[in-house]
Amino acid sequence: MKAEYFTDTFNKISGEKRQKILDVAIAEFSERGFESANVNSIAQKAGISVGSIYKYFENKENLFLTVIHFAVETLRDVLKEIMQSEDDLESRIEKIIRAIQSRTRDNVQLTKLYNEMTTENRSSLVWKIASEMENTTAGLYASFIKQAQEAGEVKDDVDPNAFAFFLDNLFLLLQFSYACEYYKERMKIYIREDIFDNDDLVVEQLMKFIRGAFFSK
Amino acid sequence: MKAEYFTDTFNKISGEKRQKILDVAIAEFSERGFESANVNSIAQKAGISVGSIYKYFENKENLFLTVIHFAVETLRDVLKEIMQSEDDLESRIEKIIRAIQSRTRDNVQLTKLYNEMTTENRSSLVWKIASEMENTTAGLYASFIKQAQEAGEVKDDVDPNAFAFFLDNLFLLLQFSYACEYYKERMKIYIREDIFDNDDLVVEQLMKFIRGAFFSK
Amino acid sequence: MKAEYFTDTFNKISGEKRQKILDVAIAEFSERGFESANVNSIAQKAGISVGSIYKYFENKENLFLTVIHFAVETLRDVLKEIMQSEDDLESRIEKIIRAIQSRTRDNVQLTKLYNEMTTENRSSLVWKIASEMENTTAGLYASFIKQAQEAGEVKDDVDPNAFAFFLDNLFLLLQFSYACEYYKERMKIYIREDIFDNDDLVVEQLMKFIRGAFFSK
Amino acid sequence: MKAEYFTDTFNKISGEKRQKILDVAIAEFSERGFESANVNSIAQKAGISVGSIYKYFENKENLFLTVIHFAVETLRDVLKEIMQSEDDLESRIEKIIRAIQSRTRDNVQLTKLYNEMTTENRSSLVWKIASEMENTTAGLYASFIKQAQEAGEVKDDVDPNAFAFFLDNLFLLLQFSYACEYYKERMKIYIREDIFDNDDLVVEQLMKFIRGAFFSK
DNA sequence: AATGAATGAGCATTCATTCAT
DNA sequence: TATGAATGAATGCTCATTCAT
Repeated sequence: MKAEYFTDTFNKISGEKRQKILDVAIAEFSERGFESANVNSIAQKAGISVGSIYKYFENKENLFLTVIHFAVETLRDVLKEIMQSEDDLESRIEKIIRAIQSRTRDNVQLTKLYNEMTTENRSSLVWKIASEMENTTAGLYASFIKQAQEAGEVKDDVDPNAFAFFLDNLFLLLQFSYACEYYKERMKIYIREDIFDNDDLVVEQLMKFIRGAFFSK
Repeated sequence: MKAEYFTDTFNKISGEKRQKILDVAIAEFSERGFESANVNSIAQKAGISVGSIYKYFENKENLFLTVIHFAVETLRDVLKEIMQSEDDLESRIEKIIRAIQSRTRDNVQLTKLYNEMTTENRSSLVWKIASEMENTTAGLYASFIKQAQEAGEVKDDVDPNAFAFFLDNLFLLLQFSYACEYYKERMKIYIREDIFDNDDLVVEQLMKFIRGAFFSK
Repeated sequence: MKAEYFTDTFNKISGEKRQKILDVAIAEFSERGFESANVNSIAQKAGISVGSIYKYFENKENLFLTVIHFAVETLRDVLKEIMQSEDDLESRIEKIIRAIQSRTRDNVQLTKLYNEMTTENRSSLVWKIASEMENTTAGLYASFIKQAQEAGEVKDDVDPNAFAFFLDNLFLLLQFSYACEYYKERMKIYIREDIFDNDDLVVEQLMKFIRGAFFSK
Repeated sequence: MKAEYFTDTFNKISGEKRQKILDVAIAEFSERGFESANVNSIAQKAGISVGSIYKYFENKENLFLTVIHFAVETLRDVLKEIMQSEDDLESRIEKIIRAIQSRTRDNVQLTKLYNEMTTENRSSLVWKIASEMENTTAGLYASFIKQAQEAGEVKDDVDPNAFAFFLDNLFLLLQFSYACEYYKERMKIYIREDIFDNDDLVVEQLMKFIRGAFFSK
């Protein structure tokens, strides 16, 4: 972790303690949002003093940015793992969808945080942190699509960048739909009440949707 | 307007005054978020007293919900307008994309508000208001797809509900990408820096994407 | 009172309440200094809420500046009163010395505040308020000395401005010596332990000192 | 140095280190005042740990008192040096004035500290330290005046103690006027804007003032 | 109904001081 | 002895909400 939003002291404390602070802060920020999150409460729940929090982070905002930083790194790690497979585009896409289903359930708070951070306030600061991740995925998706194009799997008049964008939009909202209350309700309305017990249906239909988009003659 | 989140008094004041309050509140909530929005400041900018605000709305939350209510109604009106055309599915979709491009630019604040309201806090209350709209669009999209299916335009193994969901996911993120800073930056990264000067490119590619998804044999 | 450091609201409240706030604030600031003074405590002692304090004054500093403003005005009023007499320079000086003795005892806190405000921090802001008073007295003293010079009472090679400065220095430290603990102890050391029961001695000796300075052949 | 306000440990460290701590502390206290001065910051600037500061001084107040102690000793040394001359009273006074001009410019921080310490808070503790110095100067001035009186230079009805007091008042405010922002501005107002480039004028006029006070027939 | 002054709980942040290493 | 991380009480300030006029 580069020391951009936290002090050197934070780097020196035990990994266990550091993780505890991050976990507590993630929970607080994702449940209550930036403004409502209470620094004193985070300190207490993390079992440290407020003073220490302010030894580790210059202010509440930097604590938030550190949390975002960490969240983004975690999300990107998940992605990298998936992307390393040597499969073809279609298989890769299916893997990603299944990963979104399983991993989002393990990282509900991180995903809520991701939605939270797209909100207006502080978006410029947050963007600096997130842009790296978005850049990575954008590049990856586009290059995969280009490869498929060169292999004749995808039509020539497809703009790889635009299609990468649409693809990630589908993934992003799927993530939110597995984590954020609002989007969960929305998905139940759109598909059906018990959709969260039907992961295969989602995979099957979304694959069909994407397959058509990419591989129709 | 049903008096659910506001008092009868609010209904009785002049339409002009009512609109002024809503406009100011929309601006404040969309720019600063719920927590940071300042009730006293809204009152001042609207040219009324704080006391009056609290005569019209039981508390800040109800003011917010009223604003959401109004925003959702406006957004739904836009949608209805588009949906009333008698075109086929493909033409309808193109119209919607073009409407998102033009109307979102006129309603940046409402769209930001929409993103804001998907955030965790208060999401259950907010959902009550938004669910009606989401229900409407979900139903509309699904029924259009079913019609197309019956007409043989769309394959039989497509789940109209799931496809309606994916379709609206693409629309929703497109909306956000035309209004919210974070998503704007993201779109520029994914497609290209000057994408906001290239509406036709977006229409063309997104149509290609969706057409394939729906109409590939 | 010009509304420079306080809000219009402060001007509108009852004179009694306003005075109470000022009195309490003067006591707090003069006893504990700017940093140690507690705004919450001032509010409580004045029988109002913290919120009100911050409706009246933008921040602690402005409350302090208002208090200084008030203190300076009060001190200047005392001076003006003395200066209005039609006596000759010598009589005037004696009157001033006697006024310092009696009035300082009634305004111990204001005088302590005056000493406090000469301290480094905030001195530039404070100076804006105090400079008017210092200007007034400087001008008055100098013009009196000039008159006396023209009347042949004071030698020609005397610089009225410099002499006004030395004269006021003597007065200022006399004031502090009647109000501030440190200077009180110092005066007891220099003259004698029971000097504060011997006002006439001070008048007599200081008059002798000044008379010689001004009126020696 | 007597170990009154600092521990034995402070005495044992190298003179260089001790001086560094004192220098840094003087700068901090004179620039920011007692309350605003930051112990952690002093430690850091002095290149030692906070822990050490608290090994050397029981608390912030004792550090302050040690600094005052040191400042007072330095100021007294300056005075003693001046007083050792064998000149007559008038020459001595001129020497003092010139010394105030030159030495105050070299010791601006100590002089500011002197003004700071006359402030109410802690004045009783501070007085214990300063009283020795004030006693010394008071005694010296008074004895010189008595000598002059016995030599017939000064009139019999002059109270040497009172005159010593007035004399030192003139000197003290002159010191402050060469070091403290507030008093510097005040002097510019009273005499003239460029007075700090006119040391001779000050000497000449103040000598005239004092000479008259003491030596008028 | 409308006003806007008043309220006070709540929170971010600071910093003198302690103590384990 | 020296270190510097840790502590937590203290305080300036905000803002949703109330209520007398």
